[in-house]
Amino acid sequence: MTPPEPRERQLSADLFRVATGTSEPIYRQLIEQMRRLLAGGQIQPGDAMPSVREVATALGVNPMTVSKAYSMLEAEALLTRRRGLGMVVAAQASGSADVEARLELLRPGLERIATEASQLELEPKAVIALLTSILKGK
Amino acid sequence: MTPPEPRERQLSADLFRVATGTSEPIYRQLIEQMRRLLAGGQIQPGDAMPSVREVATALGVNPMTVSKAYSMLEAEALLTRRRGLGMVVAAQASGSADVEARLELLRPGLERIATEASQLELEPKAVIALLTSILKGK
Amino acid sequence: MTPPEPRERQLSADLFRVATGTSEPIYRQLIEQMRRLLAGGQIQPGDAMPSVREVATALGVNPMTVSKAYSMLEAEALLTRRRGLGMVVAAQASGSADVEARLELLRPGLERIATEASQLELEPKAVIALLTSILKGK
Amino acid sequence: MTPPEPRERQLSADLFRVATGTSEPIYRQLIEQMRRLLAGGQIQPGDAMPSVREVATALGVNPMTVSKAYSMLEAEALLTRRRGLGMVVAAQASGSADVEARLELLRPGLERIATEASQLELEPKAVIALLTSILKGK
DNA sequence: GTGGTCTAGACCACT
DNA sequence: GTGGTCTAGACCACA
Repeated sequence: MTPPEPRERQLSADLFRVATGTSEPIYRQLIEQMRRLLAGGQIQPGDAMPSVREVATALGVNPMTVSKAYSMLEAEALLTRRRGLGMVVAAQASGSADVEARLELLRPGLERIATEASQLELEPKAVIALLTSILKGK
Repeated sequence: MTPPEPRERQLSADLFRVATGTSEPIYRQLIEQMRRLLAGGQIQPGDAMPSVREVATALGVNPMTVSKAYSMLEAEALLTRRRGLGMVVAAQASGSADVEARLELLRPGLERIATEASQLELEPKAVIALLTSILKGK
Repeated sequence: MTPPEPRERQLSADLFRVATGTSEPIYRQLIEQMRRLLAGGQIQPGDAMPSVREVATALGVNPMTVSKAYSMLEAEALLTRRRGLGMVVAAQASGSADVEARLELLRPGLERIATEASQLELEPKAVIALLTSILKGK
Repeated sequence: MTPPEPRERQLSADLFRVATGTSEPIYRQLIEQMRRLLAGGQIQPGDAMPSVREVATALGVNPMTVSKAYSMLEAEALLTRRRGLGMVVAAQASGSADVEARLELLRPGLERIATEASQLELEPKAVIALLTSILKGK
């Protein structure tokens, strides 16, 4: 159903979202998103990352914060720096994972939800109904 | 349906759990848990809170960290300090909220899950199945 | 009557004084001073607060003590945190109040004085004379 | 104008007032009040103090707190313990001081008021007017 | 450089 | 026993 794509693709800054007001550091939010987009296959080895400046202005964030995220991803060998050309998703970056592996990445968040729901004395049924409506609304 | 309880109840430190490895500050985790337990009705106005030292040792955390959480809850008027005797859940603390209000407290977390699921290219069906199994397993 | 000032003003740590030997906690003294300086108009919304470390060394106090005051003022929405840049007086911070409102802030202290004067069997005239001389001497 | 009084007088618990909600310890408030009442001559050597229990219930305070104040006053030799009969104001307790000495006891509080007034940018005239009205209203 | 969080340990006020 | 305050010092996130 999806058309074949050229080997080198320019990624857009719109891929990333940050939640300000959370205590979770922005640079870590970016790193986690990168990992998920890679696991989900929306980012492929060889893709060109949007520039630091582009992401920074799109998110309203300091460029150094984005730069830090990129550097740490480079240290993990998920990104490769091409001098003067920007960052590229590394060829060795593990591509899309299978469904079970990706679901496992979601598990910690869901377990947290379950804990909160239990503290709120909420029925599983109600929680699932709300999640369903949110997932469908996307 | 629930049997009548003595007016003053001594709460246990087991009510609280902290997740190490998260960037969310411990004191804030405690505050959020208190709010949820109150909204869910598991903590009632008039209940005696476990002592700072008790919670600190139960969680393996510095007493000042727990004290900070208690202080901020006192500033919010959710807790009342009885000098020399410990903290009590404030009479004015809004007791258990209705289901809709409690579900709203869960919404931000679920929206985050939805975002992550979409980045992982996961089908709603799979996500809901996993949440269901986790909720049932509790 | 006052000359126009640059929009962002850097406040000095000299604004704050702490009284050692009082049982009133240092961090609370700082909070009360901030409120008065704001009500009196000596601090304006948009002003940049002196850094935690600066105030701490100026007062000979532990940085955490100053930080606690700043945090509580932030919780009250009197201060806004600019990550990595310091604290700013919040735009929503109610600026200078009118004379009657400011006098009301002084009333509790004056009532305490009146009680003490009555216990000391002092004539109003003598008390007022002393206060006058102190106020003029400033 | 005041009639001569019998040598031994039973003092009332109404002499004391405490401000809850202040950070100043209650026992210290009591001690300071005793000193002022003595300096002002409202309490005389030989007077019988109200019992700990009486003061405690009148002020809504824990008896041990009152007891602590009494003990410290005894340690200062301002009170004498008569076994089974309660506390008496010590004969050696320095009686009423002259006006200048009593005014000096009021000075620290007035200096604090002056500092606060200056931070509130209040005119001496306004502050004095408010104090006058409070003193007259007593 | 900025503020935030946490620890370990001390002392205080109050019951 | 209760909580509160303060210190000294460490590490983190952000600019």
